[in-house]
Amino acid sequence: MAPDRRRMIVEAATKSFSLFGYKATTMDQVAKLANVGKGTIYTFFKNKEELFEEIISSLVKEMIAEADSVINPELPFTENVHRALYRLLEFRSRHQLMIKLVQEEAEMGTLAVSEMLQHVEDEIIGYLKEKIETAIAKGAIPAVNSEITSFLLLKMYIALVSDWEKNHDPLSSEQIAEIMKVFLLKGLPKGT
Amino acid sequence: MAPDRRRMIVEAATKSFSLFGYKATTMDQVAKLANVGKGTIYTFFKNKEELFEEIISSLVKEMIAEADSVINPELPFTENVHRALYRLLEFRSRHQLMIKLVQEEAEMGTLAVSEMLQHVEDEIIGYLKEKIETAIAKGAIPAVNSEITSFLLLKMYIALVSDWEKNHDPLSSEQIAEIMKVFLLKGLPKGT
DNA sequence: TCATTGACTAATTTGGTTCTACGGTCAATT
DNA sequence: AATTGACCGTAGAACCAAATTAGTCAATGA
Repeated sequence: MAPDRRRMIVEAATKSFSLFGYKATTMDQVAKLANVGKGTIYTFFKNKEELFEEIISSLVKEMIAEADSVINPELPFTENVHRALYRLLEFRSRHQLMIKLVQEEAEMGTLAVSEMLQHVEDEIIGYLKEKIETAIAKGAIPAVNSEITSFLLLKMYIALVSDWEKNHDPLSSEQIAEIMKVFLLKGLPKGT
Repeated sequence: MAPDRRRMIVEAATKSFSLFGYKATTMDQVAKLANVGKGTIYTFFKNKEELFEEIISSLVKEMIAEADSVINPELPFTENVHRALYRLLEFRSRHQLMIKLVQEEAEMGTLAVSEMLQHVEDEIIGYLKEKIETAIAKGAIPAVNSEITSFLLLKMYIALVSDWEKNHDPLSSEQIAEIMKVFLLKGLPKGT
């Protein structure tokens, strides 16, 4: 016995956050689920928020791995952007913890949750930014401002994948790819 | 005397909504500001919300007129899109009533206010959609889905003008025009 | 000796109640 | 007929006691 207590705690907390959200998860609950005394949690984590941070950190790593897995260096840059972003947003909208956190932010506005989701967004933008800078260095795309461009790309995807659904039928992956191709690849004007 | 009571009421309500927001404006307050009995308001408007609707309706008309005023048929389509959208968002971000309503939605989530702002957004998208369809008919741009495209264009502008400011220094008009040009005009890939 | 524990505390949240002030009505007034 | 403001029912603000929670630390035992 004496299995890795730290791991037990993180697993229990992840399960509880996913099921009940951040606020509704109590430290007593986590301790019980993890089969440790409550004090033990505080030997590994300064407080509830730090425990949360560690879990989100893993989540981000998972997301980046997901995105990387669909990137294919032989494909054109814009195709990879689309694949990576689409995978990231799909992950976000299917992952139980993410669903719960987005929901909690919307209906309770928990501060710690808002901060974490902002952090996740920043990480995604950072990831994109890196890819864009590589593409610029390779001469694949013009020397745009990588920070603003990645920010805008993410916003465009969220608009198409999430915002659109609030008032319309969801768009298929193909439709989204089609729209993005117009903007990313060709620009609007015909001929010129 | 006996000046247009209806006009007095609308003016008083507009002033009060702009100053205090929708919820914090009471019908007693509007009546006092307009120098009429409260009952009089209800001879012109079914209820508070209908009074609000009339005011928002005028606001939208004002916005459309603003946008039209900067459109120049001799300029290329994308330039006009940029000018119109920029003017619309500038109007939105300078107009006292709009500022107050956006603020009220963010910090109090007043339902009637959310609905009105959604309505304003729909009107703007409708306006854009019309312009896009004309451009398609003229062969100036490819036959994209005008609904989705106008939706996405608006979201891109809001991202650059408003969302960006939440975590960064505001972008200048020139910077925004520059970014949009990349997406609207050329698309990202260099050479192809 | 030192990791682990859970009873404990201060702080926050909840749930139940009261009461204020609001939107809307309508009999009285002009 | 048009206008008014006193009046009504009620949504939600304000209040408070009770319950719950995050975090601590003296006691425990391996």
